[in-house]
Amino acid sequence: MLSEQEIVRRESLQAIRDLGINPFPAEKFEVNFKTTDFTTADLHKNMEADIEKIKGIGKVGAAKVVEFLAKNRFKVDNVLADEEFMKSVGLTETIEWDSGVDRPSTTLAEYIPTLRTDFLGDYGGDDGKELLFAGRIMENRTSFLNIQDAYGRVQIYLKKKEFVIEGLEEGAEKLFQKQLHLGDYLGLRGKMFVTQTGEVTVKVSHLKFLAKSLRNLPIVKKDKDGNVYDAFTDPELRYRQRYVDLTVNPHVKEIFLKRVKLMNVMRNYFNDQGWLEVETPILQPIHGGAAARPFKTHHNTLDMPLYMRIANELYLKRLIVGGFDGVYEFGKMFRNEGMDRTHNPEFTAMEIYVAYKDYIWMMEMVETLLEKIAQEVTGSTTVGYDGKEINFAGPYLRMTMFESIKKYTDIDVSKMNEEELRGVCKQFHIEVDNSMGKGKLIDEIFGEKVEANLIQPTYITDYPIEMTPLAKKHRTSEGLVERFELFINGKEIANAYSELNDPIDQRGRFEDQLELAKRGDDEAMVLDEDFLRALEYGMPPTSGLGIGIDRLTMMMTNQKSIQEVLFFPQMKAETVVEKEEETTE
RNA sequence: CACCCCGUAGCUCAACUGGCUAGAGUAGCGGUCUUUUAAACCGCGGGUUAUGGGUUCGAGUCCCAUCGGGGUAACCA
Repeated sequence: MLSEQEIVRRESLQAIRDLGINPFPAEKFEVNFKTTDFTTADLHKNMEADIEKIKGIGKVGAAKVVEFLAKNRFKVDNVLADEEFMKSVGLTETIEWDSGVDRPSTTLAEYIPTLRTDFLGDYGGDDGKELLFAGRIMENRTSFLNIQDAYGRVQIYLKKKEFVIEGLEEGAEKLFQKQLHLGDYLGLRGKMFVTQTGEVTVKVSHLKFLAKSLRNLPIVKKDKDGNVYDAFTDPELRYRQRYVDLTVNPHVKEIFLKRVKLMNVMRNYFNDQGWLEVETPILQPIHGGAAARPFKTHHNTLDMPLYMRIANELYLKRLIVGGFDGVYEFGKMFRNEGMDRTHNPEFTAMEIYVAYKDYIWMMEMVETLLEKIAQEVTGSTTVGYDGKEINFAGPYLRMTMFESIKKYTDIDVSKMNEEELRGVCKQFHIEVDNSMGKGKLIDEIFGEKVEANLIQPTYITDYPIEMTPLAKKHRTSEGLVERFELFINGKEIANAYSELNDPIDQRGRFEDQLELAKRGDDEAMVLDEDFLRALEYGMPPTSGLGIGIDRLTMMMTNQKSIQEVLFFPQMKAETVVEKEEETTE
């Protein structure tokens, strides 16, 4: 069933056709202007700058003129009518221009009416630039329409009988204009001017209809005090119809632009170092490289099971074996786990491996990188998140895992055996089961007692060997590996190792994992013979790092839900309303 | 899977303790008018209250089930 408004749109579509206009033309529409090329804000800026140049009324007077005009929304008539104001700032005096400024001698009072056009620069006046641009109607006040393109909005003015509608016979303008609806796409040609109220506006000389919208966009309105009306906020609708969300909520688009920027900053930085962006398999016969439950699928021709990757680590290391000294990949990972505000079944990780480096070098690299990202994405190295100020300028605090537990629980677990660790867990009411080994128990204590305290960027280093089968044994501390995780606001953001490149040690670690699997750990790692073969040929000492791009984006855009930084977060299937069967006559 | 909250017009929201024909604004339609601006003014349409049952003289409101969303918890990054 179509709603009343949908029927109106379809009738309008037909009406446009009846007027001889194709509502979905095939040919391109050439554009030479973006709505952000010149804005009302630019007008204000130019105005202030130019008035500063005016001599004779002095700086105080100039400031007053600007203030007055702004307060009157650039209604110059108001200024001229206010005699008291005119006198107070000396508006009747002749203006003496700076030597560099080419203007006729005049009084400010005579000059002010020309200001609005003047401040448009190349865009102003009858000989101003002819603008070609396209977008969709977001507000419609009959002769004033707001047009939105990919960058922003600009107001257009359709003055009766002063513009041509492509393909339309003369005299039918009014009929046509009635068929314009919110969301319709228009191609426009015109010149810029400034209205009495100080709005930068394009006076249209030529209009071409580009596409019809058959559904009603939920237009969000804002008054001059910034109050928002009819905000499109229902999360379900926003995520399911992201195209609508992006159209009517500019702040949403902003998040995704920042996400792209963040990834590009990383990409550029890595490329500058000569590291190589690569792609590795998403469908894997063995789901290695991390501890998580996979999605399983099946290949028909090969008649074999395949898994969606839970990590790409083992493939990237194979490439280091192959002789590249730096490889990185931005890739989707798939984990068959729960969903909440920080977890989506598919998520994006950036993994990088650099030969001849260690995890200490990697900490320094990450500090440099994150500081750069914060600066370029948010404009500052301090970023507000969840009401806190996160400082991304390095160096970051470093603590070993044992030190951090000692700090927040006053218990030294470094020398404890499995039984003693279980005792500590019991003391803190942490649930444990038999499948948990020493490493997992320590991780539980850490997760329960330490994590939440790590607000500012903090490296936790040197993890127990049992929970990290792919990292190299610590150079000095027995029973630990060279690993760090970066925590920000109590959440893990990055994970890195000095990579294990001793194939015999690696085989042993995999076997320990099999042991854990036997005890019931369904996330223990699987042994990958081909990966071991690669290590046996020889892998150089290497440091590797993984960063959760979604979570980092959340940090940089102050979002509390992962769904806000994914274009299309995973959702349950939308219930399809069964169409009523047509009654046969 | 467990617990809590929510689902009313295209959109944002009302509707008291279960009680009159489920109301506003916006969007839409018909006018007037416009260098206007969440334009304004006059008039008019628009609803199986998520879906299916039940209790009741009477259900948007109470009960049960289902679907969808949000939150907490668990898992995980």
